[in-house]
Amino acid sequence: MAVFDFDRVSKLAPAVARERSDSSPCAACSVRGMTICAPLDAQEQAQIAAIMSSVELEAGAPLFDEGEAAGNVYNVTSGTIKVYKLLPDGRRQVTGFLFAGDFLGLAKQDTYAFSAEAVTPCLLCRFPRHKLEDLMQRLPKIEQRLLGIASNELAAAQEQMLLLGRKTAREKIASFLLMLAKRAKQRGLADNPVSVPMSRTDIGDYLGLTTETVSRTFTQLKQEGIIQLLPNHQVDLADKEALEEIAGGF
Amino acid sequence: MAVFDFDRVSKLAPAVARERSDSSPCAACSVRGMTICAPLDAQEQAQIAAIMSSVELEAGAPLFDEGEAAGNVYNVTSGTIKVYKLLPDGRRQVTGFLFAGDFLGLAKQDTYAFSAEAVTPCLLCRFPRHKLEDLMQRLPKIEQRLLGIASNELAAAQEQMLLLGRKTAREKIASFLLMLAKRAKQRGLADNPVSVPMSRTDIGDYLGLTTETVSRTFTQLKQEGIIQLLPNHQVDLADKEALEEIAGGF
DNA sequence: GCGCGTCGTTGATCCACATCAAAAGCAAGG
DNA sequence: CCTTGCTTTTGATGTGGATCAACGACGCGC
Repeated sequence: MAVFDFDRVSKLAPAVARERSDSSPCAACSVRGMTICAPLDAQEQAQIAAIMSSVELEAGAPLFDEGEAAGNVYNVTSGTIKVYKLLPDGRRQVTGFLFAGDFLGLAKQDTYAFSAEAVTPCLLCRFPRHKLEDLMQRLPKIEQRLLGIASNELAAAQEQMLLLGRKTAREKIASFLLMLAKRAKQRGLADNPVSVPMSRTDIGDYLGLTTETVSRTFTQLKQEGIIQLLPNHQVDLADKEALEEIAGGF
Repeated sequence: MAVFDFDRVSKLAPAVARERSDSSPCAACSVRGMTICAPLDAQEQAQIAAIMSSVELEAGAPLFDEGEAAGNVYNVTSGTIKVYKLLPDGRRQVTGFLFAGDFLGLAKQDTYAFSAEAVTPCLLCRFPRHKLEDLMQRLPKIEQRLLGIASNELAAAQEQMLLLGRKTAREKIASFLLMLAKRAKQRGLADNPVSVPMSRTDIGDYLGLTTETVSRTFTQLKQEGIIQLLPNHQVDLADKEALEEIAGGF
């Protein structure tokens, strides 16, 4: 859901970031330009690093559950996280996918409004909420940054409401693929072919569709030559213009 | 969309507030406890009042359009506003209804991400964006308040995504009526019968349904004795428990 | 009080997507 | 290499809500 408009970052953190994280984590951080740390100078970064710890999740591991006490906020440094809400009978709405650089954990009150779970193996920076609040008193830049992030997320949420309420399955899938491409590009990755790490079920739960409809729609776009399904969860956006047109609802 | 958790306000501003607004507007403001002004003392309120002007809209009047330069932010002091996004072919998604006390105008960049229009006659406080930003530098409490508002809106947006993506027409209507009741109560109004000032078309565009389905679902709930349709856009929530159960998705 | 335009309701039919069912990849481990 | 279990795809059928159409009700201006 986070939509950032910052300078691109050249590369994702290499796997070795994991070991570095205890000594001088932020200096090596490849997504700093997109996070809450972006506006801070070296001395200020040291302050935020002092309250930070790192978390590693394997694919499928939960980070927290809806309704749980919201003790921490997070920044994703690598991997993909999904956030979702459930109805009592098990119906699920994925409200967002988060990638490297995305922020996670703004809570209405003291409890999380959604659950979060790793889609792929993930690394995150964890900040205890109360310590970050203390730090915000001294560094209002952080609060400004958070407000900017929240505003972006709000705009993205409204776009998603338009998608869920008024777009067809075909338009939803086209919009989804373009969103992935746009966000990959923002992270400095190739935007074509695009990586689609999440399952058909997750995509369906994000778009308000069933896995079958997601699969059929992919097949249909493939047969029209608009996309190509590649191995390793990659999708080639062969005719991006056609996708734009479909996604826009023309 | 805004979901506040503040003390109730005793009453809506009476119609005379309109005349008062030029002399000492904020002193008479009946929704101050819910707005961005809430955390400010008298001296600080004077500062924010100095950059504020008031706006009056008649029913149906536009406030601003999606894509327009986002020069101002607003607080609703009376009436109902709807905010919405359009697809090129005219399909519409209402992303929120705003009532007295609600804040409006956070923008991702420098343009509004949605259009806003009065549903009923409205009064609003208008703040030029850049002046408010200046003031925020000196009064960080305002920025904190905005972040709190944005967090609440984000949680509400996610709840709405769950509704749009995964709830049935019946569950959507039940959720909608309960949301109106809850927000009326927050404003210190009776929560039953609840006032439903917007048209069936607006409700449909908010819930991802057609007017016909909205109408049929109201009729169905009425025939089951769960609600009663009263004159003057009022709905009596006769069996609130049943509504809660339906809305929750059990 | 009457005509008129808008909004809401109701009915008949249709269709996009869901549901139910099963086959076809595909990755991991023995 | 084959088994095991999951994910994805494909097929057949069902259905909730959309669409198309008409009528009724309400508010407003004259």
